[in-house]
Amino acid sequence: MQGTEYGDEQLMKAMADELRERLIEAEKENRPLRVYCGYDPTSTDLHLGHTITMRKLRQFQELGHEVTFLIGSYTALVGDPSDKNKARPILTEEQVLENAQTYAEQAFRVLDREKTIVRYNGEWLSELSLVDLIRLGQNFTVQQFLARENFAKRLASEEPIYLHETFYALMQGYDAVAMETDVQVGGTDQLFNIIVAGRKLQSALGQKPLVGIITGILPGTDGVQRMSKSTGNIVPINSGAQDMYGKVMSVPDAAMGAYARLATRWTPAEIEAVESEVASGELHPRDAKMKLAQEITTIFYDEEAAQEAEDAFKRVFQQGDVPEDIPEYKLAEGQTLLDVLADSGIVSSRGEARRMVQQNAVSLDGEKLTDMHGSFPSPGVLRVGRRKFLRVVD
RNA sequence: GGGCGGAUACCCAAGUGGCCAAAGGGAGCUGACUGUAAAUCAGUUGUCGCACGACUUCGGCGGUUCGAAUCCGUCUCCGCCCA
Repeated sequence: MQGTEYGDEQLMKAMADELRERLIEAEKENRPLRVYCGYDPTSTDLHLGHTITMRKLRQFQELGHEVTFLIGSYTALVGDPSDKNKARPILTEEQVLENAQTYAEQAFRVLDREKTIVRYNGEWLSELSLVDLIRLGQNFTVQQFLARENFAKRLASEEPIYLHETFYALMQGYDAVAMETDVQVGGTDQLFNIIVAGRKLQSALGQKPLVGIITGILPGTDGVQRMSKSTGNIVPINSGAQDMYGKVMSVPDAAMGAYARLATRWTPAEIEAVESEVASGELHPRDAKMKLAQEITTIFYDEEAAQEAEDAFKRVFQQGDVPEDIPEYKLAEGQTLLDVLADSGIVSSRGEARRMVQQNAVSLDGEKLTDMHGSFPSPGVLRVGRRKFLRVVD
């Protein structure tokens, strides 16, 4: 139950009790628990936020339980209205399938490839008939949905709530039924889908209702909003150790606690120790964050890569040096600074290039460049702003 | 189906014939300060142009006008109320 967050003591206790009971029962029957968590392939990349539940799954896996990594190929077609104040754009089937491909592969950074069952919920959701759907709907009232905070909010602000959005919970609930789930893992935003929809449908269809393991939600690199691709605040798990280290370092101090609790292997006691050292001034918050960045990077890569990332970070940001892997650009005859900036794609338009130069944000090998129209001085490392680099070669 | 209100840049939102590339806020970016943190201050945020400027943009299309985000017609979409 470590790292979980129910927001409700009673629910947590009930779930803890039921889990214990279920474990004993499974033991007697000599079978593992069937555990799953679903991921909607709404983008191509998994990020740190996804891994919170994945690491929970991994724990079950290590305890010998049967873990399913469920790809929501069908639920993604509807879009989860949880934690959204507006309806999601509907993805096409092609988009969903494309995204799904990369998901499973990336998941094995956390999950044990040998022990993980990968399934797609289109497998059973596509088989449902209209009558089936109607029957599922008979288990819920409109009031139950309207009571959900996100729907209530939209109702209050006179924003649309589409009928199909209510199907999402039914679909997810049906996943639990189709897989005869014992345990479902999900973030707090999934409380309704898991506890209300999943359990209810299971008992309605004669199954024992699942045990919900509800994890906290990881904030994104802005430290406030939930990590999500559309908010643009993600730490991707597939973009290299240096990137991961740097992204974690850019997280505001205020979010360090959440990251430590949700995304590291540290025990509560260890986390508390670090926090009190920071509070007392013994440990510089920056150094605490570096420990955090190193720990998280180690989980997804290895110790060596994390150390290298840290060294690179120090070199670039603490000593003002140049990173190693930077894009190259071949200088053409007669190009001006503006040409190079715009043509290399390091900025998005000539207008932006002009702005950057005017704002004193462009330098070549450490020398500020101010003449945007003169021909490009010489090959070297071009820096735009704090973190964009380009190696200009002949 | 009927009545009313609405659609403005990344988001929220002002503007209701020229002074509008379009107030304000949020968010982003840049600079200063820093610890690639926070807070703060300053600048900046359609495209092209060195610049005077030109061009595209206020849901779509068509019209009125010297001139439209603003007026008219029509279409699409949304909310509220009634049925």
